[in-house]
Amino acid sequence: MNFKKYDIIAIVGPTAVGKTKFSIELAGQIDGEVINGDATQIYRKLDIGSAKVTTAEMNGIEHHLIDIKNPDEQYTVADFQRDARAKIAEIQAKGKTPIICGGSGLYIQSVLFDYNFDKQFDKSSSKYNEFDDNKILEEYQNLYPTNPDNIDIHNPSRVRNYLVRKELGIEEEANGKTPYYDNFKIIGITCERSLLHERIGLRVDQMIEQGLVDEVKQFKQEDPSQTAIGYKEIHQYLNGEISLDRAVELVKRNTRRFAKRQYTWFNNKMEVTWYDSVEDKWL
RNA sequence: GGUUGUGUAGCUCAGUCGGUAGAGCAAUGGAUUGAAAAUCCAUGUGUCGGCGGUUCGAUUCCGUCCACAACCA
Repeated sequence: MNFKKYDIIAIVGPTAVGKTKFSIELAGQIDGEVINGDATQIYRKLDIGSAKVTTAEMNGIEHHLIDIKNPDEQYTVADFQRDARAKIAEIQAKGKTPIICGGSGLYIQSVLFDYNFDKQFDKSSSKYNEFDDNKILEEYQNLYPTNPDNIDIHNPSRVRNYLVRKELGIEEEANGKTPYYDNFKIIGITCERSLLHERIGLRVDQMIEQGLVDEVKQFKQEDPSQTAIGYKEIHQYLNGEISLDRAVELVKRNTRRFAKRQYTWFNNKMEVTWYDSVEDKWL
């Protein structure tokens, strides 16, 4: 497979499948630089729980959009789209190939396709900020009883965004299917589901051995970064709500469920060329 | 070797006084446009241990075999 002919390459796949390793090997072969496409690795200090690449693993390959935010800061798809597109231009200007590698489907999609976030969208100043989930759903029912835009009326997070968009007068939405760049390739790394589950279990055990609990202790549960898998469960343990064993079990389960959702996204929303991390020789 | 008990979904188990079965957990499919590792929707996946017998009909009753457990020798 000749990967050199593409202007941009994206490497996607479920968590724990081995994307990092492949991205670094590929970067070495085609003179590329890696852009992180993982929502959690954006944050500084979330090292163990986010399975962040270490400097040693990078093997001299330049990495971008890692450790660019503090754990108590907000970061969104819109920020990522802007930052990643800027990095793509920067890397290409050097005559190198950008390789976006990560598991956050929406993030990567928003960079490569025509999602538009160009209007001012500041949720923090919204009047709906004070509404809890139940109230936000009720409010929607009252304002739009016929559900004209057919949004998921059970999903507080989406209903909230819809209402805020209406409040701020942001109406138009691109379809998200038109490519933003001309010549890119999305490759997916996969493996048999049962093997992936095994790897996830092992990796979570390793995280605990490496000191995940101590890592989590330095963060506040309310920090925006702490909704991530591996963090929210350990906070519950530190609060005395559940045992450590239970927390570990939940991290594993939630990671498995996450991997399933990742497959749903990559299979149905992106045109991915898949490689089996065990069977296929792809380089 | 003998006695007793157990064998039902991936796991732990319930149940059918005979009409081919259901809970919890796990799992699977889907959605996804500013918290996305978030949030939300949907779904029971099964030779009821094997083989025979009785019966219109057996996962259920009977026989036998197998596996596991405990106890007795």
